[in-house]
Amino acid sequence: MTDKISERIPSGERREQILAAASLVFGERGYFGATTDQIAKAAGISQPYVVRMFGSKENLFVEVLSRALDRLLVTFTETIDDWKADGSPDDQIARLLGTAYVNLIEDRGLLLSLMQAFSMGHDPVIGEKARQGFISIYRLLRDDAGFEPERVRTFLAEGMLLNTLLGLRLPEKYGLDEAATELLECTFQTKLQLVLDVVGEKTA
Amino acid sequence: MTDKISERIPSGERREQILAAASLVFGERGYFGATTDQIAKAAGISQPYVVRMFGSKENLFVEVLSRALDRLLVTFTETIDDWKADGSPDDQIARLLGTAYVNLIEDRGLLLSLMQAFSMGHDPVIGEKARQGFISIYRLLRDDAGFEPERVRTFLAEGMLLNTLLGLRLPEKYGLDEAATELLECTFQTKLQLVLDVVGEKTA
DNA sequence: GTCTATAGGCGGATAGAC
DNA sequence: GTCTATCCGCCTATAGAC
Repeated sequence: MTDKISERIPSGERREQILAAASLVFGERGYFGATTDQIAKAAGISQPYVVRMFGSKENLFVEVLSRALDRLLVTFTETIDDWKADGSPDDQIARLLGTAYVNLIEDRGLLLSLMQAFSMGHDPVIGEKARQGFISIYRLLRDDAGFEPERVRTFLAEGMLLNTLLGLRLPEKYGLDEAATELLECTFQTKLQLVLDVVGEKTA
Repeated sequence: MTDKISERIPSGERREQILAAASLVFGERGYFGATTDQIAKAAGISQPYVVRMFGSKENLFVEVLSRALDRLLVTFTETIDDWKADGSPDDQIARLLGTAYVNLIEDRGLLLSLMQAFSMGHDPVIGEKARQGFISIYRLLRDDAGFEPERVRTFLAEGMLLNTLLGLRLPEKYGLDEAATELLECTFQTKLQLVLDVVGEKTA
């Protein structure tokens, strides 16, 4: 297609391309299973350049995870601020946050990178980062959204179920199985159409 | 320590040893990141023997996943049967199943192998197997335990949150952080002591 | 039932050119 | 800012001995 030598691009921008590519590759193949070469190819550059820019594969993963957690915290914070500014009813915030969350994890790289991190508590570097991120989210919901601990728990639990259903790619099978369809409708509710639309676009 | 040549052991028993070792290695390093040599070392045998016995790494993972799903389905089925035989109150079954589940996922290999599979919906073989397993659990809870769809959803959601907290190894940090402690108490409730005991044993 | 040897390919990281 | 070449180690799977 194009020349072997990529266009010369500002390093900041290149960084973002690599991070986006890396989040999907790490997500789909796991931290240990992903290779810097697969990430390089997905970003359209050479393998040594990936390593050069981030120093090591581990640094790169930590950066991917940081970005994912940041996007989540920022999105929730903005949603809460809007809700407070609007003077919307108190009982709407959970719904608003839920919708914001589903929108966010439509980015499969982000979703899967988070899921990977949540299963890596045994890793000294990545596990610690993941724990801190999860606890930050807990605090945000309790202290800024004003949820009772019990309410935070059910909200987080629903989020983890959404993760699982999307990780399994169940929505792609919508309609093929009676039980799966029932579970999807019950879990996503009003957000289901959103999810099915995104699935449809990708297939088309 | 011992001889390089392992004791001659019946193949069925050896199979179980390999599967147990594999579930932990696959869980901690992911399907692509795990190596047959790491599994072999964990099982105390040679790498080619692992391949010889299961044919390929993929077959081995599928077998690990099958066993995990089976144990889960069998445990739930037994718990439901006992509850029906005992004539325990209707509202006790969720608690009984929850406790049975926590006991099961104290086996970190089982927990992490399941979590890995739930993030592999994009894999043609493993993804399909994982979806079917998840739907079987849904059906079991709805049809055999008699849960309303909505009740199944909240039960599964709680399960996914338990997975996440254990995947993150949060219980090991019990007491170190105010928010983490609150979340753990709220989520595990009566099961918390059980979890902390197991954590304690491993550290001791 | 279990091993050693080994083929043939892929892995991350570094050196150094342009 | 980006590449090519390359080191050295590790990976899965097969062959074949005991």
